[in-house]
Amino acid sequence: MFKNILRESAMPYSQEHKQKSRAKILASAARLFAGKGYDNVGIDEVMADAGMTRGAFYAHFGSKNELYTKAVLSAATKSRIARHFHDRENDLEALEQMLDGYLSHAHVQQKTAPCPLAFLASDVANRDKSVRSAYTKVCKGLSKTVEKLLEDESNETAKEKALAITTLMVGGVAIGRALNDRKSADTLLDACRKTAMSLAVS
Amino acid sequence: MFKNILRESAMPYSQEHKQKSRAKILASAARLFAGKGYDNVGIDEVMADAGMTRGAFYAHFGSKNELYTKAVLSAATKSRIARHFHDRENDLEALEQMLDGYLSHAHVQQKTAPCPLAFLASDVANRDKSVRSAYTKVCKGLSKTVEKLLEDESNETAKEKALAITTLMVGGVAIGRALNDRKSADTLLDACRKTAMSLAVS
DNA sequence: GTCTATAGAAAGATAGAC
DNA sequence: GTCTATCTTTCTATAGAC
Repeated sequence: MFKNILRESAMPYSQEHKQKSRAKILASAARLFAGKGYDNVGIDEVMADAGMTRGAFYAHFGSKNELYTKAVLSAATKSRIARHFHDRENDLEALEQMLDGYLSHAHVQQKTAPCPLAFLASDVANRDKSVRSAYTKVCKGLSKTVEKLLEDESNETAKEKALAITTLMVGGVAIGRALNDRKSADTLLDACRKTAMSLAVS
Repeated sequence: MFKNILRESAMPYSQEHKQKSRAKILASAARLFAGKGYDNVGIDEVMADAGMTRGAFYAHFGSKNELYTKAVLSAATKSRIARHFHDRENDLEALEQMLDGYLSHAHVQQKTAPCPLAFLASDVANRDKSVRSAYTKVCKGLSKTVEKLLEDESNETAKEKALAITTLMVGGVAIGRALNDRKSADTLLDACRKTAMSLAVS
């Protein structure tokens, strides 16, 4: 067998092993950053969660900021919405399913994978250009997914509706997470869900 | 003249002077926290902005967390919305004015006093109970203000509409702030404004 | 590639003078 | 009440062994 001459460092760690480590770090980072925000999560904590120690980190990412950026993109790519609703069109039933999952108590409580758009909105606003660029890309992606689910109508109207529905989704979860009591949060989520659907069918 | 025997410390600082200092600290804190988030603003920075030094801080507030809580409440109390729209009712024209001011590029860029609901949504979600309680109070206040501006209709529907409009306002600014380019942000703000008004008149 | 150890900086909170 | 000085902790990033 030939050894992989493209590998960046010595054995006994294969390329495959490195990719697995990287994926673990990204998954841990996405969950922890969403739950506690950029500044309240240390590299120590991410690496421990991924089953490694601090020192291994810089073999995968150049900085904490880079990890954060990649985690936002990674979370979006692997999200339920990307996996189940990305290629559907003209499907209000699918939109309703999406809204039910997104604007739910389970999502707010991070029982399901948290959407970085909602969990990190203000957090991202305080970061640098590369992070905000990643956020913008993910946000446009969600809006486009919503737009395609809407029944056909003039492009301008559909775009506008999709942006409003996206804002109700992201804003509803972001605000719901900041509220102190369960009842208020549930009422808010409910209002956002109903209003979003009424916009979709109007 | 009688000296004020209730004062907490020695001269030459009057109660009035202390109140002015406190107000300055709160104003600086509200603006700085909104602009950079809890963790990216130090007590040093707030005090310097207010024209004092670190050491004076603890004569006014017990901790950074307390300052943050009070700053959120203070910003809401002194906001344009609280001052101009709080006691109006049944006034869609006022609602439109409010939306124009809130969902504006100037607000996103903090050219006008920033609303903590939008600027600190994810930030507050990561803080303790007292902060989130303050946020909840302010959020309910905004929603109630919106509700009263709506034309009379059944209470349930008005409450639901008001919550959705509140979410479009807060979410629109929160997301707009995280976006990378001006054009996308303006398009989003525009969609939120139009959609909110269409909800109000429907 | 991953580990332990540590350098260096930042920031919350306290102590004591005025 | 406000100041300067400092204690202490936390955390990013690097260095060097394996």
